[in-house]
Amino acid sequence: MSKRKNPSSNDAPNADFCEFLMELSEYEKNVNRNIHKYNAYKNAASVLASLNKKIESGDEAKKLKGIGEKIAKKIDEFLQSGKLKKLENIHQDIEAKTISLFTRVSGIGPVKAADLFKGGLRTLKDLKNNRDKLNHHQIIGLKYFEDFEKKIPRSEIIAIENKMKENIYKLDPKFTVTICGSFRRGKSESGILYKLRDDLPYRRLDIRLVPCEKYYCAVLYFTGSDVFNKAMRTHALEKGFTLNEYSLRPIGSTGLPGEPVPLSSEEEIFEYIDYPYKKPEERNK
DNA sequence: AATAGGCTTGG
DNA sequence: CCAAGCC
Repeated sequence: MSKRKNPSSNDAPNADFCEFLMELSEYEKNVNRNIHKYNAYKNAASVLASLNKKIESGDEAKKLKGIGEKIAKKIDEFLQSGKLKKLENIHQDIEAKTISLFTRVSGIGPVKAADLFKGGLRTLKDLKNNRDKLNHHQIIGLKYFEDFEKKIPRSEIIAIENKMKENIYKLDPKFTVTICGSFRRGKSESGILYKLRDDLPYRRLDIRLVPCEKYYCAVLYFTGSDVFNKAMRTHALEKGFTLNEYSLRPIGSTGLPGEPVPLSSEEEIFEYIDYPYKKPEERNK
């Protein structure tokens, strides 16, 4: 008899652990401003996320790369009690709660959030009443706070893609339209503003028009993920290149980047820096 | 010790 | 021009 697929438990048996580790990770970044703890928690979560066997104890978890004494103890505490004292405390803390909320506004980071809290602001309504304390980016982020957090269903993205292709090809059939981001990596997500219909939420779309010679670097960059990009750019540096969203350039003996390498495919970027090619769906970490 | 690079803002 | 902050 064949086994039925069970995405919720079979697919991600350690999802509970990942969830609290990600929350701790966000706390360390936004409230505590400890980037290294942020990374440590995030890495631990990512290691557990890609594991398809349920972890039964802290000791077992400790064998994994990226999980040490402290996180192992938290896993044990969570296994025994179903919660974490540390997180419970954070949830009670007004400052932590406020800063966590404010950093969800696009354009507000840990520093600005703490500054707003110090100024006595506590709620999104407070922010709306104090727009003079925000820059343009943050005002837009606040205006569309809820909508920007919504994921765009894949089907809606495909509809947008078709509409864009239709209109842009009419302009000039030589244009190429490519949807990037997690959509291209096989998932569904977003990033100018448009409204299709009044009953649908506002969506944030990043639309870039790039010249042909920069197309492949742009597509590579906008496909992500961010972690994947960082890893690949680090590798590029080791191989004597600098890679950004516009070009791949060799770093000369002066230490300065030279002329961009001519490219005719995404794969070529990988080849130049001797990095194993990954299909978009394999770039999720 | 730890994983890039660019844009905006403020000085 | 530079540094900080944010993405």
